Amino acid sequence: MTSTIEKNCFDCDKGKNCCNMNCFTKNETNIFKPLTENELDFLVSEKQQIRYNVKETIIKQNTSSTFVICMKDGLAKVYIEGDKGKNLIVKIIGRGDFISGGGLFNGNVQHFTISAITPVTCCLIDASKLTNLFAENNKFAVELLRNHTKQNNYLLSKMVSLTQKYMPGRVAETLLYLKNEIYKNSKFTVDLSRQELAEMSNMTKESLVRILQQFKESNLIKTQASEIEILDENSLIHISKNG
Amino acid sequence: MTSTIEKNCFDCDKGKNCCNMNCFTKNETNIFKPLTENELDFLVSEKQQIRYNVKETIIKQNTSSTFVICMKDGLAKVYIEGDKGKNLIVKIIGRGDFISGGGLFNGNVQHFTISAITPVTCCLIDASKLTNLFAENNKFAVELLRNHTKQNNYLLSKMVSLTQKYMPGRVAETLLYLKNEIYKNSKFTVDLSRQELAEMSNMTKESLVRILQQFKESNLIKTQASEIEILDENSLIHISKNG
DNA sequence: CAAAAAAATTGATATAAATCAATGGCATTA
DNA sequence: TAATGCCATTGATTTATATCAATTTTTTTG
Repeated sequence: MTSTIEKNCFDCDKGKNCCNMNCFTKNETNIFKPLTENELDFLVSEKQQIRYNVKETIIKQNTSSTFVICMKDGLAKVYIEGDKGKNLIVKIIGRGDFISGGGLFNGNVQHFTISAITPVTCCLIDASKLTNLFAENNKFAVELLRNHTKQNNYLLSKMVSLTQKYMPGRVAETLLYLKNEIYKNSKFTVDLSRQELAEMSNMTKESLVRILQQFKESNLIKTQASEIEILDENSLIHISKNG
Repeated sequence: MTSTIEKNCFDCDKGKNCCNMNCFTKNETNIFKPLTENELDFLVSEKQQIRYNVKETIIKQNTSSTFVICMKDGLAKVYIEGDKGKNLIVKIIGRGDFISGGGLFNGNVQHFTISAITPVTCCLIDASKLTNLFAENNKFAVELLRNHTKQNNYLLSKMVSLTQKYMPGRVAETLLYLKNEIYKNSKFTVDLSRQELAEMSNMTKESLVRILQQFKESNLIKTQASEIEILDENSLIHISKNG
């Protein structure tokens, strides 16, 4: 259950397999795109590449740290630990995603917890390195800002969903999110428990199960333990837009 | 009801009364703080200073525009127009607040509506000007990023409140927000209707009224039409933390 | 592989909050 | 000053969803 620190990993320095120019292919959109090879080398020097096992915590809410995360492999959930032990899963992150725990240039206190839902490989980069690059490459600053703006807009729309839609709409939305953003396939095996799916949809696990059951009875989906197949996407889209 | 465009306003060019060095006093924290006088002059050249009357729209959700807003005077509500005509007021902005409608470096489409709840004076600055400054002054880029990070964290905590707290907790929070962030006084006259207070707290106006009534009966607040006085702040804090 | 633990499912009941409907108060204007 | 209209308030009822409790299924482990 301990994570593996690979400060001097073999395949890392020569760029085959970590956060540098060759780490992501050209067509993968990534926050580091505007950087030159030199700039990227500077950014990732001294970084730590770490492996996390399932359920391990990568960033812990309310603690202090100065690194930002670049996901290389695996999936992790980003969630807020509410007051009464109630969690709210904000989103799932995967390969290529860049994320700061909410403390970026703002006190370094993490505002949410990130933990692995599959084995995760990611790079921890010190946030101070980002600032230095702004002087050399202002497109990078713009890219970071765009990243934040997107995140902002995402949170706004999620906030509206969670507060203004009925449960079936929220579950439909969660299912479509998993299909389109995470697994990119109509049939997928979720790495999340029903409890966690409920935490994404802001309801109890019992309610989530009941709605999945309804969707099954209406032939919108097929489920077999943790395997979910979306049969009637159009109807789900309709329900998510509500209705 | 029409807004006044003051392209060549008298007191604007010589810096007495608009978004330049002398517009905000030193101790007012503002996004433009890291800029030199020259940089600020560049930023605000060609800007438009505009007056809006109560209820006028400053930024309209789903429209396209390339300006960012710097509030000089008055109060405005930032809200999302949901699907079924249901609004969600995200926050109130006032003097010194800097805000982009969610389209900054990201397609220019506005993701929320901003409208005046008191007469508003603000400056509209073209977003493209921001980019140019990043090269000269990377502290400014950091400042913008900090601004976005804060906004992000605010949205996260608001999301948790709206989804995990009971109505009295949400109303208490709204009242404390108005006291601490907007009117900075225990006794204030709200520029918002009960309907709008409800839209801040994610409930119907009827529910909001009932809870205000309860707070009154418990001697936590005193209300007289649109005047609200907070009598027992500690109890409200306790209720907002829930309870 | 059996036993134990954890997670998922189903049903019955309770409740927070919305909706519907009516009344009351205050401000604007004719 | 009476009339009009908007906003605020109060009450009765409905409903979406949580909670509680029991059972079944799946996963883990000795």
